[in-house]
Amino acid sequence: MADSAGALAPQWDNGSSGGSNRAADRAYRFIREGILASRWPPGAHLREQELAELTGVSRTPVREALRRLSADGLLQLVPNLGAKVNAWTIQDLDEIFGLRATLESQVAGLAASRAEPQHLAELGALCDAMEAVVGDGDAVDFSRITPLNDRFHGLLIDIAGDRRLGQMIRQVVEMPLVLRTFARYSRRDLARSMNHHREIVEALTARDGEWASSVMRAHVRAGRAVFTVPKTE
Amino acid sequence: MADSAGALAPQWDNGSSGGSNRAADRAYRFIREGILASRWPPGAHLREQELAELTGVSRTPVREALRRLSADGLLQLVPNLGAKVNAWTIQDLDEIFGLRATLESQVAGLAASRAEPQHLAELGALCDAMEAVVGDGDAVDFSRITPLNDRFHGLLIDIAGDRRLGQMIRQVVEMPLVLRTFARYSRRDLARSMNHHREIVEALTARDGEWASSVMRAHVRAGRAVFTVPKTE
DNA sequence: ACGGGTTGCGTTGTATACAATGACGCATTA
DNA sequence: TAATGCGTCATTGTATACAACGCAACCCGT
Repeated sequence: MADSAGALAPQWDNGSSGGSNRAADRAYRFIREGILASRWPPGAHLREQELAELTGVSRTPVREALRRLSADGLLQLVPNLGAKVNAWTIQDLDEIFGLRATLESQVAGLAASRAEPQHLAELGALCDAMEAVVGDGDAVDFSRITPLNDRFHGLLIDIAGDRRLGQMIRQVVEMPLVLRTFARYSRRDLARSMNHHREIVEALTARDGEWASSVMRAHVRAGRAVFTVPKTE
Repeated sequence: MADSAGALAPQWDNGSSGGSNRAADRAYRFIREGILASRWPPGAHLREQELAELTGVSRTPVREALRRLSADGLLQLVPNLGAKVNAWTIQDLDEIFGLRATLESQVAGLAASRAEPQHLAELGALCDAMEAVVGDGDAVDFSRITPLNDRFHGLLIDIAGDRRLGQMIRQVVEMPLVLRTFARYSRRDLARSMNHHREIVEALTARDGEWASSVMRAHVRAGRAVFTVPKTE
């Protein structure tokens, strides 16, 4: 299901993207965080100078950050006009979750033929941990589930061993829309999500790629359903 | 099968990428062209200053161009060290064509349910044109086939109407590796490729998404086969 | 002869200054 | 009053100058 961020922050720190201490990376993370937190709502107009002052750097690294964010699809650059935070339509929703379904099910299928015992063990442990959080208190603590869920999906990508596939999934999953999916889950949705996870692990154990792939596809599309009330998010 | 560039230059001119007359865009196209033409071989080290002089612009737009090319996967940036043109391994080959197979077959499936008569007519005309070129002289004129082939695959993306899917396919298809696939085709390979195209059109006419999707998957994987002799390209 | 430290050079990273472009408001005119 | 042309302003695009970093060669001490 539409988990929060399919990307694992720790592994995210490859050369190409945002981990280092360069000013450009700090600006990148700062602006990105702001957009994801709706500090700048969709449609907002971002001025380079202002961002530079807010981040405490010069315009040059801000420019680089904006270019990267544009490539990520978080905002749009219009020549001589500036950066505009992207808004999301129903079509975007369909496209994003359609891509996720295609790519992540592909990953699940690959992982089925490449998973080793230690991987299965860690996946199982993650399921345990997530179920513990869900069954814990009254209100579900999303801040504790989300990292576990990210790790689950990220581990699947690692097992599949397809770097490009993983990179594309991260591109898709790190959309504000997707990131907020998890928070919309009801207790029932969460329970189903956990079941999906378990079933995927089982399919991997059976080395049944078709099975794993199918469950993953359902898992993602179930997340799409949370947005059936449009809300123009 | 692995056609040359799946991207259609004309439609390429959306805001985000390379079409305008800005210095940064000129630098982008110049460097990109150089890499694709093997003017800078894989592993080559690119210096910003040198590129700036060659392009006739300053370092600032060159920097932007390098960042974009890095996002495209054509080169890799190492902090404080510079840009290095990417080399390709067998794993890259498998990943790239695997992604193409997944994404383009998805497009074909979508297109089957959305194609209109005028689309089918244009696809048919493109098949006619390509077959005319192939059956023409002694040696096949790739410079005439390639644009037609690009248009064929690009039109399928348009018909499918999924912008993100199209964007991702272009990302994958515009790798130097893929761009040179076509030139490796034997006359037999080309004939099979034309048959695939025809069959796809037929499947679209029958509104059979599964059929179209399957043929496209075969079409792409047949292109992968051309590289079975590694050659470390 | 070999190892460690140091210095010098080249390259990228960042900041600032200048030019060009598009948008907005105002005045002018029919 | 509405439409249009012009001027000003804000903002991005580009160029240049300076700082920081990494690498390599060299020198010196052992």
